[in-house]
Amino acid sequence: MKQFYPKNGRVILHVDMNSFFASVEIAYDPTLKGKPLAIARTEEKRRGVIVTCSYEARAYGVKTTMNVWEAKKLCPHLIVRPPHMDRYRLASKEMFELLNGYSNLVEPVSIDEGYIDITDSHELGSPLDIAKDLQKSILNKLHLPCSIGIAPNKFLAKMASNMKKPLGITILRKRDVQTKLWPLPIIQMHGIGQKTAAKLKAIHLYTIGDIAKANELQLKQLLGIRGLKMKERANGIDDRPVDPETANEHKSIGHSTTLAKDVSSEKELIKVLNQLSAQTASRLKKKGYAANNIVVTIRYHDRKTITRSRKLPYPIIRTTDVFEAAKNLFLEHWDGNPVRLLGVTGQDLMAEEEGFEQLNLFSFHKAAEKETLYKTIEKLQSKFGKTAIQQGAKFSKQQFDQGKGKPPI
DNA sequence: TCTGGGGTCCTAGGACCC
DNA sequence: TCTGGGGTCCTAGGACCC
Repeated sequence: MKQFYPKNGRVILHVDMNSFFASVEIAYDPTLKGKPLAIARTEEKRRGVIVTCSYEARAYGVKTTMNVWEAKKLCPHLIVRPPHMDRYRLASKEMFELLNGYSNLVEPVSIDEGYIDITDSHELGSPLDIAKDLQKSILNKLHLPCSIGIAPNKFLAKMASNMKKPLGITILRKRDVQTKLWPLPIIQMHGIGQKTAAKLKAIHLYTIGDIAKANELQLKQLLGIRGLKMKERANGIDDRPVDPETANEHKSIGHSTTLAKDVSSEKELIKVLNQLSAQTASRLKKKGYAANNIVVTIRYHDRKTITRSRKLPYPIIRTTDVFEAAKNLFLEHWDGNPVRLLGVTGQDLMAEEEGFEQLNLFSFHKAAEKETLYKTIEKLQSKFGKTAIQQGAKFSKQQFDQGKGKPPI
């Protein structure tokens, strides 16, 4: 007889690629190995910032988001290469294929990190054996270094992978939390950034251990629900499952660009919006989504950033529709000041096919009188079902487009 | 002569409905 | 003549992550 046990003994790996973009470039061009290397866009007087850099560059104090000229001051012989996203996406794909060899439960978090639930992978060996094998396999087959955290949940695995870099493997057991996790400064806790750290310092909380023991009411007052989650995590508690599905689900898809210099010309900005709309529409299409909401981001010369969004009457996917919505939002809200960055994002996404059905039904709405239409639809739906109505709407759109005017129902 | 580009999640206020 | 409170949708912004 089959027995069910409570799922309290999970084993989760967190795999974190070390300075991923730089490592991929080194794998492509081994002469870069051992040298200070940074990835940044520097062409045509762009305001290039460091996206990633090798450990050799880090030794000089070079950091992510640092300006290129600043980095060169710290490390004059720094080698700067432009990013090659196609290479990184390919390497990422190969890396996740290797991960999938160890368990069906693989959850990509970003291009260069993911979780694996190996609770049921005993036949492959102990968790440590699996981690060693995986790390060696990624290094030998892809020439890429990674760090791995082994823990009973996602949070601890994430914290563990961060503890030894590069090429580290760290086990963080529940019983290690007090000695290994609690002494760390709060800023090292995943989910806590500069702002939250400052708030916590103001109430005299400095280490992860301080959060673990903090007063719940006070935490909730300061950070809301997040505060309570933080306390749980600091105590090593995290029930989130490793979910392979999240990889295919998008909440939003968009593109943005920082202009080579600040721009005040409406004509020029509209042109950029058009390009961004085309990029966004093309990726919506590729991923099979239609967007119900369009967001325009405007960053001004002084870095003040606003986002303006609009819910659309029907889901869109074509460049012209995305552009139309983006342009209108922009013209309504732009204050005329010089612009530094523009962005166009589709959100509130739905599957493309579903979107087209709604689109056709919408065209039908426009063609008919609204009040009677709703009554008619209700009646017809009860009689023929939903699908038939959608078929009818499609038919009516064709006719309407051909100038025949009246819908068939 | 500063601070990229891709995202996710949460909060909060106002409108509107019941 | 005054006006409760819950629920949902829409919009804007902030914080965080890699």
